[in-house]
Amino acid sequence: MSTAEETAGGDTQPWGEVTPDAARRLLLAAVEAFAERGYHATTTRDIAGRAGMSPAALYIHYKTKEELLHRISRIGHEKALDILRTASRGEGTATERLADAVSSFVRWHARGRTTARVVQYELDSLGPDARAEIVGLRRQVDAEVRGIIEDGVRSGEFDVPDVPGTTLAVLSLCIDVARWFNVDGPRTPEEVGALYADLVLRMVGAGNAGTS
Amino acid sequence: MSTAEETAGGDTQPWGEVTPDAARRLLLAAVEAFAERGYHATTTRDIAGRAGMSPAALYIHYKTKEELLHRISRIGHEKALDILRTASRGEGTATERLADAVSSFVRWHARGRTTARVVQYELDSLGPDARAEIVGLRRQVDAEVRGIIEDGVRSGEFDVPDVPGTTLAVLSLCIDVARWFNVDGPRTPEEVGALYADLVLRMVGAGNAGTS
DNA sequence: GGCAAGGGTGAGCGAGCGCTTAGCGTGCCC
DNA sequence: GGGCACGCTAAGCGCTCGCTCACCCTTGCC
Repeated sequence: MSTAEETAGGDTQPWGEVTPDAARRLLLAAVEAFAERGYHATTTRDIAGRAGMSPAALYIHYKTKEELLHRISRIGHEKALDILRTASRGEGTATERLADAVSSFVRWHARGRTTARVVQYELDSLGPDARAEIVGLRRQVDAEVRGIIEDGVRSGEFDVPDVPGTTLAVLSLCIDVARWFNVDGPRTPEEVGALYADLVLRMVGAGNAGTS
Repeated sequence: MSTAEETAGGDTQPWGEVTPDAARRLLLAAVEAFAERGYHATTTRDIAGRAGMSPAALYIHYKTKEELLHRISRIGHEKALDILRTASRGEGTATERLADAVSSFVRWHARGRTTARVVQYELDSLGPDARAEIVGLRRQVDAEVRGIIEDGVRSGEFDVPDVPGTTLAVLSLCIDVARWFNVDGPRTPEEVGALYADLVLRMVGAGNAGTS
């Protein structure tokens, strides 16, 4: 919180770029509601109610309920991609960059569990066009992690027989944090991030898990 | 396919115990629909239509739409628990039993992706009572995997600093297969099972990943 | 052949859905 | 200080939802 330049995943408040204030409040309300009950089970009346507005107000700022989900999904995926890129393109060995990427990616999923849930699990609720756009962003996410692992294999730091499969597993592990993480549970986002970074380094056969 | 006694996860056809034939057809239709669109987005008319019946027929065999989900969820969780128990209580070292448990659990998630999706991701759509019952089954699932890992630590096969956290991660990795696995994709359930068993053995620090 | 029982259907109920429209209050420009 | 663009609301439209009800076939027993 004090250090100005920490690792990726810093928390400039998430939805600052959503410009009309009422639109941001509606978006935030939608994130909460979608995360709690799922997109299809959430009513526009519920979203507007959480934002302290009438149901009709939603349609001044968004054309449909789906546009809300689309906006949330795009902003969330861009943030996720940004976190991974920062870690991936930083300085340090592949081992250090992979640990950094995993721990910050996991912290983001744990801290912003509501947002991450919507981003990771409501993809199928989007229409075909919006879905295609988001799938493109997800491919970039995959490429970023695969890149670090390939670097590590090339430098001899990692021992990975199946790079695409291991990439998939690493991302899968991180993403699933959004499903099970509980804010009132026994672990802080930082602890889970550190644990998972260690587990991932073991998965890629990096030395004897490095740091500790 | 030929051997009568293979590892856990054998495929006696899944819903044999659902006794009136029409009830089974409805249940199967509900699994498909819930997996494709989610519980809340699925209509009773859709379920009945897939089963070749009128909407009213559903209510002869099930009291509500939620009872369908509850039945699917309980049967699915019991099957999952059965798979893990078979692997966990088999003979062999902790390394062998963990690999067996992970590979068969993963195969089940990949092969029966539609069922697994409903089982793993529609838990929150259940009412409080049904949800509590299922959560109890999930705790038994967790205990089964944790037991194998504790055995391995005790015997010196594994090196695991955080047993509950690693248990969580192992299960998380397996469960998330239901989210991303694609039947038309490049990997068979068997290949994913083998890859994941290897990765998990690396996570627990078992020798140099054993088998291969 | 009569007839009870149970699986099935067509029609439809009340409710709640996503979304629209007519109109209201407020603040800014001139 | 008059006009108007803008943000918002109350009311409600057309539709579909989960679920019910009155009734109809088939089957098996006497």
